[in-house]
Amino acid sequence: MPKGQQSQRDKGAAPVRKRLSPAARRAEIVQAAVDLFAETGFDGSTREVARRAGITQPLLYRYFPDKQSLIEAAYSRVFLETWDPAWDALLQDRSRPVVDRFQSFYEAYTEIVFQPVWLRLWYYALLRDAQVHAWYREVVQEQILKPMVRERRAELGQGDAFAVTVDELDVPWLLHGGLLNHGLRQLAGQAGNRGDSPDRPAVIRKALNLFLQQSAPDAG
Amino acid sequence: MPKGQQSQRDKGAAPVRKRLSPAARRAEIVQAAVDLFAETGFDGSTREVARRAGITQPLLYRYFPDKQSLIEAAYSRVFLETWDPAWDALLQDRSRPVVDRFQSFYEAYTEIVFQPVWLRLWYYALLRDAQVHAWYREVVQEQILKPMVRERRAELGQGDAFAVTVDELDVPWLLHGGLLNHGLRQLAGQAGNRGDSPDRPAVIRKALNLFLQQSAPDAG
DNA sequence: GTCATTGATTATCGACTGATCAATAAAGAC
DNA sequence: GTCTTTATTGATCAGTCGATAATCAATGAC
Repeated sequence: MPKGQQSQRDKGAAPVRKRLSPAARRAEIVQAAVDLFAETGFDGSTREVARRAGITQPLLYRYFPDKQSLIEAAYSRVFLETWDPAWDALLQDRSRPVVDRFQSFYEAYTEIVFQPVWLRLWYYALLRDAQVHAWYREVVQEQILKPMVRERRAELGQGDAFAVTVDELDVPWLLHGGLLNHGLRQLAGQAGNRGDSPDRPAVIRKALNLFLQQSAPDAG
Repeated sequence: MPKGQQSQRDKGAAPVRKRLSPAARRAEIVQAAVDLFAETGFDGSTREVARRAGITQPLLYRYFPDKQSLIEAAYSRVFLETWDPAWDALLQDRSRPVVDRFQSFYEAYTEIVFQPVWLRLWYYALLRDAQVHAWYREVVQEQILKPMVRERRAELGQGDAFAVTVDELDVPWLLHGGLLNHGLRQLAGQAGNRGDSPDRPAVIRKALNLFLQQSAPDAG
């Protein structure tokens, strides 16, 4: 199969000009941007984004005024779509033990968040954009960690009305951060994987056990 | 003080050509590279490195064959000098309780590792260079986490001869990663700080307590 | 079929990048 | 003081970057 020859349906380069609806084209561009930025960071070139999206580079500027807008579109494409609204109900379903609920939650949560694209884009964003980090930190604290403390209180019959203190969040933050770091470690360990690992549920279980022990009435 | 005027000792630009020994000049260049790369990532330009080092850009290429060599010099300048040999003895000083030893160690360790330059360079390296990550992960595991498990075993009179299993490292890794993540969170929280925080020892204490509880004989 | 709309491309700009080379000048040897 | 060594600079190259303007052509309205 000599390189010079080119079949009619060569997958490498489709020279035909394909006209898409603005919404569809924009979605393809954003997806290409997400993939590239996750690999190379935000200094990935607009030309490479265009190449992956199968278009020419100037066309990007019909959909985004500048590169920064494209970066922000990649942000929201990944981070805003992270949270599944069903998780809120799951975390507060008091018919199940806290440990079961949060085991289910963290397995589902890490299935998304441990994907290389998510993790890498997250850390790139973190290093570059302090605002994104502050925003997502708030999400984790309000949606996951505070509910975890409250639900555990309720399970122990301590009442869940009074506010969660900063002090009570230290251990949850430690464990949540530890889990994130676990995902990162796996990511770099075996390049090209999907972010999965057989021992993920086991690590989550250990983290939750630490939290439960620490919050047990007879513990310090 | 008009901009056009320029005093004899203008700190902004010293036009005098100053001749340094190769070792001294190289050290200044590496320091400038470390600072810049920690701020902007490794796509920081060689011209900016030169500007911060107070030299012209071509001079860099007398000391480093290419930019990649400069990056690797920045790596070793920061990461190789992290470990204090005194820490090995500290961690194995069995005249003190394990919790005291590791409290002292982690306070000293995080004093270095939570500095913005270290943390940022670390995460940039991690995202770009899987080898560096693998290398340092090995350091943490062999120098910190395995000793932690062994010393705890000895303290409990369980014997420390047999090898530390992967399973036993899960909780130490969770807590170590949680601490690292804690440093990162503070870093982004208040830009421009030194990486310090008043509650750092308290968080370390909580992490160590979790480890001790988990390894206690009556715990699962 | 004809035409207007607009998605898409080609060509190109100025700024910046990593890197090279010849010319310059500071410091030590004598 | 003179000379040799070499640290340092100025000039410059080819390539790439983000972004703009003019041009082309696919699609739907009629």
